[in-house]
Order: sequence, then C-alpha cells, then structure tokens
Amino acid sequence: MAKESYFEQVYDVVRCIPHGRVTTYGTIADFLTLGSARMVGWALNHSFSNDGVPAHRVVNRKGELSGRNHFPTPTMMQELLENEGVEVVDDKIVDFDKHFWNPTDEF
DNA sequence: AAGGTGACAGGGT
DNA sequence: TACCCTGCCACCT
Repeated sequence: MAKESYFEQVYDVVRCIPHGRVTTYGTIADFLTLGSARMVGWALNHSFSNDGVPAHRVVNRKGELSGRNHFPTPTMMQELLENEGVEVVDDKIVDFDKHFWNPTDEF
C-alpha cells in the first residue's frame, strides 16, 4: 500500500469527527504522532482540495475559529458550527471542552 | 541547498 | 477561554 501523504492522514481523522463535535490541531497531531500541531494546520489549509473534510470542526486549543479566514466566507465556519449545535461567540466556541472530541474516544 | 512560512501548543508571568 | 516567548516539522521559493 502506498504511503499516504501527511495531510491524507489528517483528513482521515477529521472525517471521523462526529457531527456537532470539535477537536484541536494538537490532539490530531498527538493521535497520529506526526510531530507538531502546525503540520495539521498546514494540512487543513489544503483541505479544500479534498471535499468531505469538515475543517470547520477543527480549531486551535483556545477554541477559536482561527482558520475562518481561509474559508470562502469568514462567517461560513461559524454558521456551520452553529448549524450543528455548537454555540460560537466572538469567533470562539462556548463550552469548548464540552463539545471537545478526542479521536482516541472512537478507538 | 538554505531560509522563511504556517488554520499551533505549552509554560511562565 | 489572558498574554508573551519559544519550539515544532513539512512545504515552497
């Protein structure tokens, strides 16, 4: 089997994020033991080349929608989260750890 | 080949 | 879930 690229593995985990849940870059990086969270952020930057990747469910450790500027519209990320029942105020997720999801929880 | 960049994280203040 | 500084690793020019 061909070795998947770094971002391919990140997409695989992001696709496993349940509806209405969110996770952080560091959590994904730690789960994949790929190195640092910056790699995950860089990978999600190219996520638009691959549909089906709910990048809006991935935020930084502060629960802030740090990547909203990379969406077609900066407000789309917040709307998507609120649509899934995640309350967002001032570009930050309310009760972040309550909506937090860990990939190891699925395995 | 070398340096800069990036949707970050963690600890100290 | 403050704010500031440093470390982190792959990709691009």
